[in-house]
Amino acid sequence: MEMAQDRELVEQWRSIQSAYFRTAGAIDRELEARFNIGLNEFEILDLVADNADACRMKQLGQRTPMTQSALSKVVDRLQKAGLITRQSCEDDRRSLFLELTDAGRALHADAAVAHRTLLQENLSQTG
Amino acid sequence: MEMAQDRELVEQWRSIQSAYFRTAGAIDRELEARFNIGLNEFEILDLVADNADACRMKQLGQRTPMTQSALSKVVDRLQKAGLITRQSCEDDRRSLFLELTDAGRALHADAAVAHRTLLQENLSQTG
DNA sequence: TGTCATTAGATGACACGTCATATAGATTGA
DNA sequence: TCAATCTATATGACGTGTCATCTAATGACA
Repeated sequence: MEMAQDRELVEQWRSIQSAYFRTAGAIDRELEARFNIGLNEFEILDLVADNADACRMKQLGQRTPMTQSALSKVVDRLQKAGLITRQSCEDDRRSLFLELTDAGRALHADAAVAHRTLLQENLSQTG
Repeated sequence: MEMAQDRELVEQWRSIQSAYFRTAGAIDRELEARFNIGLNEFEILDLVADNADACRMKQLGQRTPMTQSALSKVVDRLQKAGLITRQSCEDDRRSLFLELTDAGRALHADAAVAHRTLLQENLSQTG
């Protein structure tokens, strides 16, 4: 026994899901194909690029819905790909500062253009 | 060199992401804790329950953003959990009809209440 | 009827996220 | 200064999604 109100809720939810999957999927495929990084990797690059000055893992954690451990692994991959550096921080040696490498900065610049374009294409859609 | 327009896009995207993760996470945790099924499992139960008469995998595939192979595995789990049956279909023996078991119907009834409640709680938030 | 293409669904290898935990450094208080 | 606790990050086991591919059934056309 469903009420009309429930239907609406479920519709709203499906529409969010659909927008999310469509958009995330499109971006992910394109970034993967052209730059060989996934959406999560890009989002971290993007956040680090935004914070011109060095940026702690902890702070990043607060700006993405990613888990701390997911974040740690994403940064691992970015580092292995030579796009980012982890430098331990003097005043608290548990912390790490993240910084883009030149390659990271270059890739980010290009990827960001693709990212914004795909956001525009996908978020404006109705369904 | 970001334009204001881009910022807005990115903001809109973050807000969708955030709504999606918050809501999906909350539902998933609750369903897992109380009914021992995940969000995707529930969504399939929900779709099958909706289609009172028997329902092909193929059709389901068109109503969820899930991959065909993901769907196949979700249905596997639902079947192993005794919530759903797969019956092969006479006029096209490649097709399968899905139907809820009594247990499946019972669980769905309870889980749907929790699901709608959590949708309401989460989708109304600002972000 | 025989071949070729197509379609429904299943499956295995792999990548990634999550949870629980480990590790190492910081902080507090006696 | 020692012990207890807390905090920042890393890691391993595990579950689930994805892609590519497989199988079996169907359809189409000669």
